[in-house]
Amino acid sequence: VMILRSRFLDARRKRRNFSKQATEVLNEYFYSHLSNPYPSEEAKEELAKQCGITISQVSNWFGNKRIRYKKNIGKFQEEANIYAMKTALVATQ
Amino acid sequence: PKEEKQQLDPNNPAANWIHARSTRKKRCPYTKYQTLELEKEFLYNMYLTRDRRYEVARILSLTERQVKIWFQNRRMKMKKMNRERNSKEQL
DNA sequence: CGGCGTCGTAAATCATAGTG
DNA sequence: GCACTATGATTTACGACGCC
Repeated sequence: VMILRSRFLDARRKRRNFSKQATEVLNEYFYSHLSNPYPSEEAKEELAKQCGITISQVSNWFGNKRIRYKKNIGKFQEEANIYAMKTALVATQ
Repeated sequence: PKEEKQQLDPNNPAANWIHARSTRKKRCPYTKYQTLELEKEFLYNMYLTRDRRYEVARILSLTERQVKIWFQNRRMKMKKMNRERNSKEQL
């Protein structure tokens, strides 16, 4: 019984990467809130809606992003610059 | 306008949000057996009495604290699963 | 006051998707 | 196909705060 159950639960690990646009939205939020990348419940709802994913998935994404960014800031420097420039451009418009 | 705040930390992007408890015990995955027994106990009842907690901990070679936290986490997991289930049935 | 409850998270790990 | 990395999800372990 438990084996069947665990197989059923493991099926949830089947996943697809988020769309490029969704990742774009999440990264924009992350890098424009780098001093405090912890979206409120309301912000998570908005991001989820924009990305077409669930709130849990938004939470997972930020959890993974924060720890992976922190673990290797250098690796994300280029990405950080791209999104910093992007938001700077938006600000000047 | 008001974008000067962003510039305060170009190279030091506010590593303020780095918690990291040095004294925290490293996560150690439980064995299949431990997990299976914990799930059985959870099926029996979602909340542990003190005596059951002591027994389960003894049998599985876990601390009572670990068993307590496992049940707390398991309840949160169930809650999340129910939430997802409900939102799906609404479609 | 103490102890167990939930909530949100860190960090490690898992499992698969994606890429060269 | 295969090895390796990227990425989304799940699993332990707490801190913060609440209730009784």
